[in-house]
Amino acid sequence: MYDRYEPHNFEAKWRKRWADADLFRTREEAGRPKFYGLDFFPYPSGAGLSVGHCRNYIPTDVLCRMRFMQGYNVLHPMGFDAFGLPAENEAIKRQRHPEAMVHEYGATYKRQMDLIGIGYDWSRSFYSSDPSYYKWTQWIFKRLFEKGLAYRANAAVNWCPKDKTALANEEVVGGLCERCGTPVERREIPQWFFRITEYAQRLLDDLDDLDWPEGIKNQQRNWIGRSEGVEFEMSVAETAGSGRFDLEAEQVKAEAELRFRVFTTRIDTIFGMSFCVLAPEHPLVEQLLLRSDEEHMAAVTTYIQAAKALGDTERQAADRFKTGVDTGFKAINPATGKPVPIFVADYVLMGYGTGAIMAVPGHDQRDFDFARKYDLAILPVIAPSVEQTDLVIEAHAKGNAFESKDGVLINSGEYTGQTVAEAQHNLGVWMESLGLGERKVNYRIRDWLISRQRYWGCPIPILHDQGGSLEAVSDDALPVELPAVDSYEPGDDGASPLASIPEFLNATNSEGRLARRETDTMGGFACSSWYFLRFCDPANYTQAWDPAKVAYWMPVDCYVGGAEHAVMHLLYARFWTKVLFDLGLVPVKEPFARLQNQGQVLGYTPYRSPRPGETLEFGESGILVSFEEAEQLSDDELQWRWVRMSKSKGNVVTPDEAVEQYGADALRVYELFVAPFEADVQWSNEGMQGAVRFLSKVCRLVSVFGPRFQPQWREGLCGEGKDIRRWTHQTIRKVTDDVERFAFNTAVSTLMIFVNNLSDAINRVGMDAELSEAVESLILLLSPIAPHTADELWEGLGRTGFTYHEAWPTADSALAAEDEITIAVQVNGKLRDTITVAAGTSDADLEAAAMGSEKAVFHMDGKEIRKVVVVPGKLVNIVVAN
RNA sequence: GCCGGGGUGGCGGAAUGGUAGACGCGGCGGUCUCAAACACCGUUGAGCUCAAACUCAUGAGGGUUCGAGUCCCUCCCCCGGCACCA
Repeated sequence: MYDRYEPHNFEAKWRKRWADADLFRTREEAGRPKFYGLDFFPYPSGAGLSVGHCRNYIPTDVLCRMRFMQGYNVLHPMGFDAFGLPAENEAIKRQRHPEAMVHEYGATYKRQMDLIGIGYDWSRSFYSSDPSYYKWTQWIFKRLFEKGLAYRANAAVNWCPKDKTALANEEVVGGLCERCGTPVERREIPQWFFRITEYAQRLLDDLDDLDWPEGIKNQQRNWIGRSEGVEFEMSVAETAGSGRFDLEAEQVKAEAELRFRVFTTRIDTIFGMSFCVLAPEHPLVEQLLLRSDEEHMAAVTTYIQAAKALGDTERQAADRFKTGVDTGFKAINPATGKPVPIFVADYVLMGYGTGAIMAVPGHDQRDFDFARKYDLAILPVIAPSVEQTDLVIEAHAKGNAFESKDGVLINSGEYTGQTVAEAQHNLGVWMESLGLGERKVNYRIRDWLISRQRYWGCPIPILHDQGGSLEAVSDDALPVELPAVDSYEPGDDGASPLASIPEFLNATNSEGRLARRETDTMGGFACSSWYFLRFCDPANYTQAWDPAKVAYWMPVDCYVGGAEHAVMHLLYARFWTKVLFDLGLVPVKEPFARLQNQGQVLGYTPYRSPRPGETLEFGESGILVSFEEAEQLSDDELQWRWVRMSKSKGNVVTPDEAVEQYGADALRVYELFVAPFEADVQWSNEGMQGAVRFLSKVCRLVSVFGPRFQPQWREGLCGEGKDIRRWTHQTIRKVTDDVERFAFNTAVSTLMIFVNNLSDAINRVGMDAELSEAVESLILLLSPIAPHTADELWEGLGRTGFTYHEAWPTADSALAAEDEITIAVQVNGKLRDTITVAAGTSDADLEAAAMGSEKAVFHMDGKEIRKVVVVPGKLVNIVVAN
């Protein structure tokens, strides 16, 4: 047996034995509880894994291994998210076919995951680009299509000119392509969408019951962006501005043909409306232009053209000065019956609400800014109280709208004096009773744009006939396979490369007539929206899954991955699951019962300040330099920073290097121990050395004690050695709890304390049976964390088989209980002494013992005792007069 | 601006309202060694220039409490997300 941790001598041996024994094959035995542990579906990049990725896989593995030892049937699968832009872009760069490439990269991932001892059931693995998988992605697409949840529409979409494809809203960050940082453009192309908006409320409501990090739930809530308000109709009074209409007469004709609807969350401020605004794309604008005089027509036309010429990023920059143009028309404020001017301005977005607003400059900052610029009336209608209007005036004088939701209405006719809440309710009712409008809920979330004008994705199983109507490919003709081609580079014309492949393009529809295949493919997020279902039944050739198997395994009990997918994958997968639930295809409304986000591993990375003439990359605050270059630079030029490990930064430590230098178990221990699971950590060789030291201590302890080890220790227990048994059972309890709550750092630290205590104890006491129990428990508790070492030591003690097959130790609370406790003695809340008493000492005896403390007596200084607080098992606080 | 999450030794971090700083890294002293590295043992919040005792200490300031890192209020700073969404 090794008295030091010598990973090169045994780790590879154990990995081979595990593989030979098919140790991690999913068990589905009746009568056992199930546990489904899952890591985010990785795209296998050519760079391979870094130790940063391991931060995801190791903790899940620890939990899954413990669950198995606790007697669960455990499903712990892994596969590859192979379709999509990252794979295709890399393949183009390397002039390779993506399929061969992703399989090669996937094999590297698998090798590295095996290298660090992750216990995946590889028999269930698949690539999302396998026809046997994407057949069912298409099958689910069809179900959505049949339900009207997948539809094709012409829309102005986010187009990335570098990736040459349309992107979902979720993939655009600050107007830039989330993947490559290129500013996106607006393009009008017919696209496929999933109607996720129809599920907005349920996606919002069901968040409440999920055991997910609050931050992620919040991001989803923000993204869904529910707001309650009133949508109502405004009619246009064709105005004197044109000289062709008589305002008074038109006002009488309130049923004027031209109407538009506005949405507001602040119906209580309607008496303060002093103008309204249409988005430049609003359909009414055209109608108005038809009736406009030349002067206004020219101004509005010019403005709209300018607005369209602006990129989305520029147009939506929040700090931009507001611009707009008066149409010359007026609309009637339904609350006051008075006309207000209609403007066109690009700060109003066509995509939200109705694309038109009532503007209340007194109480909305955007409207306020606009009103000041165009010299429009600013009417105060909300104030802290009817009498107290100076705060509003003051705010306006300082250039701020008074946006408070507290307070009451002023200058608002019969509603004056009502609180904001009252008026919102009453005005909503009033609108509804007159049929002018209704209370309504709006969501910020838009439908999910799923089509991509790229080759490497799951083909959309739709046929277009010559009349332009759409038909789904019949189920028995699935999958629609991607044609094997040599050249698949995207074009700039908004068409998929598949459109230029006649063998793919031309097909016949169900009536035998010529048809054209849909040539867009699905974005990768479609593939990852159901893979967790396929893992339940991955080799099923007749259906996407056996409902009984999905019913057994779902939901995922613990889902682990990075926080960056908060509003993409995690929202999409929830949506698909809900749709499948509604179709009766899965029995759960939510796919992931518990979610954990791991922190990143940061590498120490050299940067230097830009030299004259140099510009910084987007998002960088210095110029990245290589480690070689860094050595040449002076200290004041260099800035070292901790940044996320990535190949492009040159700061990656691979698991191969870490395992070679320190060992797989050391890597596992280090990553678990170095910080809380969700915190970012700074990679440190010293820290790795500490992990090695700990494992060496364990090896030494077991090897020194080995000759005294009693496999049948239960028979040798003599009732003595209570300390040892107490440590053992306290450790079992704490480690089990900590692993369950993802507190791996404290779980490891508990084991360290246990090892320190035992190492000391084996030299001091006999008690071999009690120590044998302790050492055996230690090895089993260590098994999920450092499985190679645990198995090696297990074998070294003469035991056979794998620790994975042993039962997880259970804590006996009677044995774990302390029989002596240290009690803190405080005087006026300050610690003055500690005393040791038997557990279960009565409050009165505790108090008496505390009073007997010399140090306490000294600090009481003979003063009057006002009160004595006794906390059983903890402390006694003596409160004396000052 | 809005919404989250945070601020504890030289560093990573522990602490169900009850002995702040567990555990580890680093440092210091020692053992081993010709020597170094490794390993092992001891020590390590600050102040009071041995110790004991005491005092101070969880971003700042108030408050609640017998007792606050933990709860409440005000403010500062850091990280993440959203952002002209009416």
